[in-house]
Amino acid sequence: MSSYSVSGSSISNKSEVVEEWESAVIDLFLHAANSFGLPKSYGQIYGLLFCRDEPLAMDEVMELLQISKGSASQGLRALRQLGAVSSTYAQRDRKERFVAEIRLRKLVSGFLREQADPHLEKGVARLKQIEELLGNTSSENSQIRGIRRHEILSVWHRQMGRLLPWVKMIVGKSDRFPPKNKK
Amino acid sequence: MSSYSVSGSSISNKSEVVEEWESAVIDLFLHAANSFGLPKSYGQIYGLLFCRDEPLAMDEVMELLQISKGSASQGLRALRQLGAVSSTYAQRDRKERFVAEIRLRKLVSGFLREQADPHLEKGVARLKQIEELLGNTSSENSQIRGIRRHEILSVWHRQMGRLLPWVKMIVGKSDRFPPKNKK
DNA sequence: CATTTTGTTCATAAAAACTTGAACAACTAT
DNA sequence: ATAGTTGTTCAAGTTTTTATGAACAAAATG
Repeated sequence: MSSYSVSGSSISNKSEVVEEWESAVIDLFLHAANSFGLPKSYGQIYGLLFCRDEPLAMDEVMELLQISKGSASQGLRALRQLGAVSSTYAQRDRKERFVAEIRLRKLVSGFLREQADPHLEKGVARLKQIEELLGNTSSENSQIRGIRRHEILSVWHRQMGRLLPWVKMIVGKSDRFPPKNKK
Repeated sequence: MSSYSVSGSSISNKSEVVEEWESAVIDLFLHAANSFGLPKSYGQIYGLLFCRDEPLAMDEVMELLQISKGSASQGLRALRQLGAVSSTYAQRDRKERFVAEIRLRKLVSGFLREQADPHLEKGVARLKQIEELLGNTSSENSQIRGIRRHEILSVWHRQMGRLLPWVKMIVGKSDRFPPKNKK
């Protein structure tokens, strides 16, 4: 194991310590992850990697964030799945090392691909199921009402489907096209 | 208290029973609420009201969904806050009665106003705090790295801010503008 | 092949989120 | 006032989600 136990901040920031500003960034991503419905630890891990220039290995992540092996392993895997981190193998060392993806477009499209798209898929199935149940409906009035609702939901579903490509596009391509409110 | 205890489905669907297709719709909204980070019960309540033509009172919602007074009260309040339901007082009756808002644009903009906008606000404060902590940073290198990260986050923050109006607009105004992928 | 290093899995523990219902407030009608 | 109805609040209970760490698998080293 590595021997030098450096206490204070030293020559190179080769991990060892989390700076104050880094803690604040990590905290920011913790909350962000949370409000996107992801576990806090994912946010912490991403935040740490986001702060660093050099790739970090899993044990460094564990040490710096004080999280368990399980959280680190699962978090890093999920983040890679989302396209939020990528990994490299440094030669002469078996450790897998991770860096954060910092292109917002990639982050957003990865998130949408993993989270939104599956929901849209399930939506199709649910709409189909509702349609079937409307067949069984004995009351004429109820059936008519149900058909109306099914139509509304179908329209919503289509609109959501149309929205996603736009989101990817707008977030990605930056500056242009501010939506003009008036005039 | 109301006297007639009608058992099966009867002349008018004046509440009493939840149809099969309605259960499926309620279930759809339950899952949707969930994936938007809202409690399941909010989704159920909205789903029930979405299905009905006539306004429902709180006790009917409790009865039909088999949920507690607390959940019904809090759920209805939150949904009204989001602009997802509106309430009316029928004359000659003290009960407040609720109907679902079914214009998608209203739903989306309400959701963004209550959920996304506050996060953007907090984001400003967090960025400011990070900036301050960068002042205290002793290591030259770390500070430079931190400033870079702060810049990236600022850009992201601006882009998110720009995205929201577009979302409201695209979801609202329906058909036009399918994003052309190529050519 | 025995050993060391790296990373995954998963049952259990801990924490967070949600729901419940009894107590309470507010308001009406008697 | 008094009783009856409607709706809110919040401490406690329940459910769901997330984190932990020991046991396990895989791969490289010597």
